[in-house]
Amino acid sequence: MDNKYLQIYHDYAGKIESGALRPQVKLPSEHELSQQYGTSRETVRKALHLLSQNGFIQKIKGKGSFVLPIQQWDFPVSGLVSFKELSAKMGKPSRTRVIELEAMAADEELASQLRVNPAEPVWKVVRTRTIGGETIILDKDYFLQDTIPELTVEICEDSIYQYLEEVLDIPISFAKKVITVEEPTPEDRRLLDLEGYPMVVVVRNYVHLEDATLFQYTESRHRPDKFRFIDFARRHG
Amino acid sequence: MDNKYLQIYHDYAGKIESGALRPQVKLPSEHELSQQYGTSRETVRKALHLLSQNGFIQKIKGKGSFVLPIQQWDFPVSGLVSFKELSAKMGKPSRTRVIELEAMAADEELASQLRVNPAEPVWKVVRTRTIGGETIILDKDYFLQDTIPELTVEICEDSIYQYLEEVLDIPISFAKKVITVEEPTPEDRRLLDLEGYPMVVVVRNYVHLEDATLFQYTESRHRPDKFRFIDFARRHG
DNA sequence: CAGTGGTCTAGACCACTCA
DNA sequence: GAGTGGTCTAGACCACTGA
Repeated sequence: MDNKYLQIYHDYAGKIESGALRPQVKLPSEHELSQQYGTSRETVRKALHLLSQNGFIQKIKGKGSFVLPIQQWDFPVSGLVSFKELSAKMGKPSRTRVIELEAMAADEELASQLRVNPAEPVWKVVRTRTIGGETIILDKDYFLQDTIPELTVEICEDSIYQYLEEVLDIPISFAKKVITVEEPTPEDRRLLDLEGYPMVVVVRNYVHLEDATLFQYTESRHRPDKFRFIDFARRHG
Repeated sequence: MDNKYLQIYHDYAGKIESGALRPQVKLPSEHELSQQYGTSRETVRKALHLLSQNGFIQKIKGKGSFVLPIQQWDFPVSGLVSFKELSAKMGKPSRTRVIELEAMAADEELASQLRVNPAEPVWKVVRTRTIGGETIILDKDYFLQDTIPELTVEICEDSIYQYLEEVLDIPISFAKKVITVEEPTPEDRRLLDLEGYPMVVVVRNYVHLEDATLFQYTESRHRPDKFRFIDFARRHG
C-alpha cells in the first residue's frame, strides 16, 4: 500500500509516461490537487517535488506545474534500473547469458572495492547481454553472501534486482556510478562482440542498502558504440 | 540571503566537504537541530533531505542521520558543474582556450537540438580545455541570443556559467546529459591531443531555464582515457 | 487583483531501533 | 520505553505571474 504522496506521484507519472498527459499540459494547482485527493497541500507538494525531480514535470512559480517534453528514450533517467526493465522499455529482443556463478572469498582488490575484509564470502556473477543478435554488455556482479544466502542461475538469467527487491525484500537505497572508458581486457574480447572497437565503456556501480552498508559492486562493460547514458540533473541551492 | 533550510544545508555541506565532520559521524536529531536553528522540524527535514540527495548524509529510520564516506573525487556528483569549479576542486593547473566565438543563425540541426526555429540568432562558442599540458576536452556551446545579449572572449575564458548566474542572474534550473562514445571528427583530431585514441566521449548537455525554456546546447568532447563521470542515484517510490 | 507555487510553523501519529 | 526518522495536517505569509 502506497503512501498518499506516492499514490499521487504514481498516478501522474503513469499518466505522463503513457502519454495520456501530453507535454506542455498544465497540472491542476496544488490547492486543487489537495482537494481532489482529500489531502493537505504539503503532501501534494511532496508528490509534485518527486515528479519534478524525476523529470516528469516542471514547476514554475506563479504559473503552475507543466508536463515536460520527454522522448521515449528519456526513460529511465539516471537511476537504479535493471537490464530487464531497460530492455522491456526499449522493446528489443534481448538475452541474458550466465557465464559464471560461484560462491567465493573476496580477494584483496574486491574487498577494497566492497570495503570489507579480505576473504569475506561473496557471490560472483558474470553475465553477458545480447541485444539484436550482438553481445554488447558484460556484467560482473559481486554480492555479499551475508545479505544474499541463495542465488541460482535461474535468478541470474531473470533479474537479480527483482529478486532482491520483491523476493528477498532487501531495501536498496542508493547507488553511485562511475563511468570511464578503458581498454578491453582479454575477457572482454572473448565474451563480447567488440567488432574491432579498441575500447569499452566501464560503469562501476556501488550499491548501498538502507542502513548504508555497501553490499554490491558491479562492473558493467559495454561496447562503446552501443552505450548511452542519460543523466537528469537539477539545480538546488 | 539564504532560506532557513538552505542555511542549514550549506552549514552541513560545508562541514562535511571540508572534513570537519568525519564519515560515520551522527548528526544531531531533527528535534535537536530544529531547536538549535530555532526553526520547525519540517524545515530541518528539508535541509537533511537535500543533504541526503546530494550524497552527504544517509538517513536511517529509528537511528539518525550519518555522514557518508565520501572521497575527494566524489565531488561534484552529477550536476551542473562548470569546468572552472571542477578543475579548482581537482587542484590541477588548467587552461581554457577560446577557439571560436561568433554570433550566428542556427542551422537546421542546431535549431532542432535547441527546439527553436531555424535562423534563430545564437552564440556559438568553441573552447578547448588543457589540463596538465594535454588538451583533452573540446567544448562547443550554443546559447540563444535572446537570453544572452552580450558575450566576450574574456567571459568565455573564465566561466560562462558564473557569468550567467552571478552577473546576468539567469536562473538555470535543470539539465539533461546524454553520454555516448563516438568516432572523432576531423575537428576533434585537429584540436585535441588524442594520442591515437580512436574514440571520443561526447557529453551532450541540454540546459533549461526556470521557465522550462531550453536555452543552451553543449557538446563536450573528451579524450576517452581522461574521462570520468560520476552519478549518484537514489531510490524513490 | 486573484491565482500560483515557495517557505514555514506547531502540532500529530506512526514505524522503526535499541537498550 | 525513549528516541529516532517518515508521514501528514491546517493553517500562515511571501514572491511571482498574468489579466
